Amino acid sequence: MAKKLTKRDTDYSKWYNEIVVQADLAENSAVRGCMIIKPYGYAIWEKMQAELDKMFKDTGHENAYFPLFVPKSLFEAEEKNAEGFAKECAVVTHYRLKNDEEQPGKLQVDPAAKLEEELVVRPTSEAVIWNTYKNWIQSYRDLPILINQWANVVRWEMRTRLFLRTAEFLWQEGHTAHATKEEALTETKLMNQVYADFVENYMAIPVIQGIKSESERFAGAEETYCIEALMQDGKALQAGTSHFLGQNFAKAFDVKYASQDGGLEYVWATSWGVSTRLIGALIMTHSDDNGLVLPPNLAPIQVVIVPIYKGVEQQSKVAKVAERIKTQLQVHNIRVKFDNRDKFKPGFKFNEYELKGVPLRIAIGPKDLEKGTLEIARRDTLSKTTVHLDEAIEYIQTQLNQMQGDLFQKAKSFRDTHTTEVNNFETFKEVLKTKGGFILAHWDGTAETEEAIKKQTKATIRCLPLEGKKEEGNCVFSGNPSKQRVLFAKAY
RNA sequence: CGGGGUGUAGCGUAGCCCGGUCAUCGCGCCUGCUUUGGGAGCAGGAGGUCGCAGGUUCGAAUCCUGCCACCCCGACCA
Repeated sequence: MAKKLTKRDTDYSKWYNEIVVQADLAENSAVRGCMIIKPYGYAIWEKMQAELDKMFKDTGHENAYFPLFVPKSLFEAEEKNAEGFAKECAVVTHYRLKNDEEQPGKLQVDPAAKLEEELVVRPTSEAVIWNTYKNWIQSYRDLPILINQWANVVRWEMRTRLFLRTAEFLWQEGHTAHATKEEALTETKLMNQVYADFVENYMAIPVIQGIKSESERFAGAEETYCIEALMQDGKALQAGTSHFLGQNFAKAFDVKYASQDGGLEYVWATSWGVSTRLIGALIMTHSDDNGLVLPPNLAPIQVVIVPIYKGVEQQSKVAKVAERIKTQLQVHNIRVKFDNRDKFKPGFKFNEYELKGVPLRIAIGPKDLEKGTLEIARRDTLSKTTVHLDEAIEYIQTQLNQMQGDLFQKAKSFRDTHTTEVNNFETFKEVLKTKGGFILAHWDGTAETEEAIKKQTKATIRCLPLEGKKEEGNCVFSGNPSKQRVLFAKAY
């Protein structure tokens, strides 16, 4: 069946792809650059959605839905935003097909059905939403508007990669409107914090919160907050962003409100999003050569029970015990699957669930029936323990909790040992080449220096970390004064 | 859009240089028996316009021309 996975003797991207495919998460679609998310992969997304959605609601947000198509005139209203996305837009120009007279049975675009105005398939929804907010906002009493949308967007990228950069992807985008700058800024930071909490607590991926440099900033934003994670191959991945949009969109779409003191003011805006890319982050952070490793908090199946038996009679005896454990676990809100398929041998199932990253595996066989025990194996450590039936539930609960924490700690210590403080450009290049990972170095704050470093090393400024000692120093490239170290890395 | 590469069964591949029992092998799939505590074994079986279209030739997966698709490296980007 599946080929052996190894990230050592083959390149990392191949290893990554094999995990995606073999763990049954997704595959490439016949549509260029698009992805088919398979049931198991989608179940992970649903779990992420559910947890995020809860966090959004807890912070006062509501869900809504806006159109997929953006008339070109709306799209171009906020110039910087339009310019930033212009090169990667899918555009609808016609609304009808007709029979091709020269090739029977084939269709062609009907030239007579050309749209008066082209429709851009949303690469992001600021334009449509702000065009709507214009009608929703008149008074300070209408504010704030705190809305989130779960949707798909299209960005016609040159090169695509399952989960990390697909032409179409699923995401959530929050779009809020506020009366004051302070309130909008607070919202921007709050949502970045929500993302950091989610990614660390549920996905067990440590992140660094920070602010983007001007060149990496979202098109149309005044400030972009982000969370940055480090993958096992030493490359960085932007895991989520939260933008303070200032009054840019309010001005572009003429969204004003009557303030309490009778004035007419432009509204302040934020937007923030995370996407199915997070699944890519999950794979690249925790997986090993046996496949995916899922943190218990997100795993669609937390515990799988594999029966071992000879013959029908033994099978039914084992199944009886297995069913009882399954029910007990369910009572304790543990997501459990009993795999009683007779078509596959236990060894095959062991490997299959390892590939899928199921956190705990219970094996029950005749030996266990005699002794009243279970064999419990942990996916992350691949260790096996024999546990008595009456201690099993408690043991499983403990192990699930512990595994969640262990995965985070493991990823964090990897991240920490792959974060290097660097003080001159020679070392900078050397570290990038040999060790990779995050580099903390001084930067003079200019776009020219940033660009020059990128040209020479392919490393970009991932962010200006929010938490970090504000030590002064000299730019690693130009030698000019710098107020704080910034985070560099090669990125996805 | 520049540079390089590849298209052979569901997937991964051999054969191509040097045309002629070459359509090879592995995985997967189907049937039967034996198996079941780490990806089962044996036996049998199904499955192919060799990317597409021309051309050269008695004869093309193989040589030539054109086209198409995909991959990698740049440019671009979440």
